[in-house]
Amino acid sequence: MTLDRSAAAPQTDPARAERILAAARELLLAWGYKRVTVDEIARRARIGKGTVYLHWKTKQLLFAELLRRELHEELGAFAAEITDDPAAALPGRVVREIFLQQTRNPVTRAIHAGDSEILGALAVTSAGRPVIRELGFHTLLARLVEVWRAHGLMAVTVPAADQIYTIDAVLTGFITGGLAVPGEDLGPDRRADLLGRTIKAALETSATPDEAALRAVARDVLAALGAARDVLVT
Amino acid sequence: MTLDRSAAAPQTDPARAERILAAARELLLAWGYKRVTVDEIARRARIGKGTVYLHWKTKQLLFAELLRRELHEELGAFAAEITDDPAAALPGRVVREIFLQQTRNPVTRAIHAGDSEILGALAVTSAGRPVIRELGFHTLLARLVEVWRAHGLMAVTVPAADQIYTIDAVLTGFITGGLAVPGEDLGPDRRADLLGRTIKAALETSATPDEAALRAVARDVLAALGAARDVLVT
DNA sequence: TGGATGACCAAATTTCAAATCTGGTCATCC
DNA sequence: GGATGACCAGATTTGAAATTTGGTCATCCA
Repeated sequence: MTLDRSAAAPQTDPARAERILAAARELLLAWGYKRVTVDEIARRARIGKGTVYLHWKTKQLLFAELLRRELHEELGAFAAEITDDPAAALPGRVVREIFLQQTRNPVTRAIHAGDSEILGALAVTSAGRPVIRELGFHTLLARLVEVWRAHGLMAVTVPAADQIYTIDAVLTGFITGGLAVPGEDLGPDRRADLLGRTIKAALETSATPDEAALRAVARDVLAALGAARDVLVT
Repeated sequence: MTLDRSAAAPQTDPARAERILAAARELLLAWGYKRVTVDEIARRARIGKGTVYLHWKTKQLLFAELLRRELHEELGAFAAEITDDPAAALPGRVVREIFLQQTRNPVTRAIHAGDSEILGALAVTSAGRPVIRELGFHTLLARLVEVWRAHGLMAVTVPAADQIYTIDAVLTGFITGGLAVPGEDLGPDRRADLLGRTIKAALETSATPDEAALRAVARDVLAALGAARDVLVT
């Protein structure tokens, strides 16, 4: 029994899908979700409007894939970093990195910040799949906490839910930017450092893992990241 | 040279001002800032609309005073608690308390959350005085950090600005509520505890102050609170 | 005579329907 | 049989009229 792709999705040129996504991305960054029209996307991709709908059932699903890819890429870069330096798998470092990436990438920034302008696409299940942000991010966070607890990096004497909530709240606070201190304005890197230190101090146990333990943690964190990435694959 | 009150503000019955404020408060909580009309306030206070303007120059200033009083009262309650238990002057406890009070009081909750619906009044200087939230809260926070650093409760090896920012960001995150964990929903008290622990772990030094030192801290924290309260007096 | 009042006004806000736009479809074309 | 764009219904925007509301002040008593 061969895989009958044409039944679900008729013959569609993958390269063309890329062109459409690229056009959508440009417009998204330039105008925000609401202002981008399918017409404009098609025009910029030099195809007919109807053709867009040969690739995606709705505008939302098109953008959902775009965002999914963006996250997928981010997670990949992050995984590479951990592979390179296992210490990056420690709680403080991970949260620090999430913050930095989400601060730098305008698309994912929109996701985390809940910018409904761009976010429209995400609040909805994509073809039966769970909402990206909610299930994706929280599942990942929950798994990471599980890993850290299993490796003795976080206290198991307190509920995991407390730790998850704390990370979530603190991360949100730093992303939201605090209430902006009147005087000086701390840069993203400085804020990222403060965030990392805060998470480390608040949640990491005093145990200092040796080289081998660190590698084991990195392995499990990478597995969690991998699982999260897989969810994001179309 | 006698104090000529009638020059600045003509004869006005203080008790009547209270009636007006009470009416305004009721309506504010019931309808939110925007929906409350001066007409309605006057009606509920059983006076003519013009009379309201004998007490306050604008609607905003009326509400500014209302909010100022609310904060004043809160700070007072907080000071009482510290007087009763000096340990309440420690960073974790203080932030915990700020969170709890702002969570419980609907009026001040609107202030911190930046609910522009109710907040309209606050974004503006009141009769030349600085904006309540911005200057008031941040000045207080800065002073508290100063006190804590002076007493060795916080590291002086890092910039105070970093500590202030961290407190601000973390507090904001917990108030914003984190991104609401899908499953269970932690109650306000539990969240307050987590917040307190986070601040304590992230910012308090390991030094455990003895009874005397604690009282000294409490004294200075009370002074800071007192100064903040004074700013709020009309 | 000076504090209290509410009719009054300009400016802001809301209404609401017409005009426009846009996501999605499908008959037609190549 | 894939690609297209005219087409449609529903959503959104527009704009002007209608209404509301913050603030004033001539008038009114106590």
